[in-house]
Amino acid sequence: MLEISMAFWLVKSEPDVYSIDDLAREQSTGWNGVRNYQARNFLKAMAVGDSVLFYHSSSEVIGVAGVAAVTRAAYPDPTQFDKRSEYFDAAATAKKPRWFCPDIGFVEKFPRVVPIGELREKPGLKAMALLQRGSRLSVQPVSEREFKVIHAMGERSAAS
DNA sequence: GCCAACGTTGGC
DNA sequence: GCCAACGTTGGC
Repeated sequence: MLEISMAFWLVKSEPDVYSIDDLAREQSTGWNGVRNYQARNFLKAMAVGDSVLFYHSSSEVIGVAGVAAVTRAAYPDPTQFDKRSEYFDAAATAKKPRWFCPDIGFVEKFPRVVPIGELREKPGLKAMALLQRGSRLSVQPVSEREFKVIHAMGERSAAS
């Protein structure tokens, strides 16, 4: 079946832990370790081919660093079964996994990180979950329009 | 099932 | 490092 409509997402990562450069080097990675139910549900809703904005949080330059794409739909997150992992979950079983992760692949690194301050200034982005007060969700849907606006901002070398 | 205490996230 | 906001835990 062909993809009828592609969805758009945003994932947060601390670049000290895993950055867009790490993804560029590895080309693909399992987006594991997410331990929040709302975020998990969004991960499960991802389909192969969906576009993903890659956001750098808690870093020198906070903002959107590039684009990834879903390369494999969500499957049970192996780290929940790994006793040595910080993401181990004793309540999860192979029959009843609790946490899921998709694979995402590298698409592009923007020429610059689009800083969150610039996102806040864009009238068209006011409704984004990312920009709401107290928002901490590390996986969230974005609209196609929002995706396109941010993509265009990333490909420009500076604000205008 | 309420809710206070606690831990975490994440911008500043 | 601060702290607001949120999610989770656990006593009752």
